[in-house]
Amino acid sequence: MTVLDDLDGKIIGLLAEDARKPLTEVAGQVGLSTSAVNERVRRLVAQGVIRRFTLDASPEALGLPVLALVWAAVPHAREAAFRSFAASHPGIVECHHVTGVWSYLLHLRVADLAGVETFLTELKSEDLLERSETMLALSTVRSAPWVPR
Amino acid sequence: MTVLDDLDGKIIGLLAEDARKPLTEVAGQVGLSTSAVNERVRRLVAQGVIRRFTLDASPEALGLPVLALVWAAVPHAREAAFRSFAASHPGIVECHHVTGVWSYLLHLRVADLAGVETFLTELKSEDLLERSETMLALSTVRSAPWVPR
DNA sequence: AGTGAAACAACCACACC
DNA sequence: GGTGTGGTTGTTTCACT
Repeated sequence: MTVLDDLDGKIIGLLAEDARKPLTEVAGQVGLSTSAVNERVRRLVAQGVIRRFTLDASPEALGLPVLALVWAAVPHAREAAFRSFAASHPGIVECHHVTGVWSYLLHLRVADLAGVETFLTELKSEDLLERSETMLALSTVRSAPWVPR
Repeated sequence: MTVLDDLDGKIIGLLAEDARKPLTEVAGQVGLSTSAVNERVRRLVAQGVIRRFTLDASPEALGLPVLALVWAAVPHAREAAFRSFAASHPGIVECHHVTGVWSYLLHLRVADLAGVETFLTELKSEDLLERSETMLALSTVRSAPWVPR
């Protein structure tokens, strides 16, 4: 199956820093030929180790400065509907099914607090929400890349 | 300041899908010349709208299948130390300062449950944790890109 | 801001190790 | 798996609009 050596790790690290870095440069930095790097990258993508090359954008620059963390209790009968809603809603950046008293934790990116209210109203009106509790991110020490959609 | 039109949005969308897509292709899809796209991408990066080109890797493939969501109460006097710890710890994927009874929400990527315990023990031993509550992600409906480090 | 052309650089298939 | 080569493709600069 999937066997990764430390050269694969280095290549992933370099392309994580800059996915558009020429493979010739990557090759120089890891001590392989361009062809070998090209082949390894092809293999890593084919294996699903690298899912895709993407970008990290600034939510503030795109008008979505508010990050809300929403705990949600979802009616059992509506779980499937909730999941497909969460998968397709553009404001939902993350959605995890979690242990504990709440069923799901969502990360929601919106323009302002009115956006949070609109979102919760939308969820309730589709009967996808029994109860919820929302926290706001005041500041972020470390964040995952943000990909607009 | 930052003015973005819908062509910028399209370009960002296409490169978010595949950051290594040739700009010649992007140009064809948005109806501009390659040079114009090149110039817009340069501008978007310079403005910080695009922070970087990166990749989305599989945490499972890299041996980190467990995602723990950790609420943390941090001693006031240790906040600065906590923040620099969180910023540099490789397992901490996200760290947000939040409203509500807990100070911080962390996302932790680890190999197994023992990794969660080790992490909490490490935090406590450096006096960075007053109390905490950990939830495990059972499954993920939608996730942000994961960038190994 | 955008275009088109030309010079340059990177990619990748292939023959060989 | 790896290297090196060379034809093909992509990038980038620049004169012009």
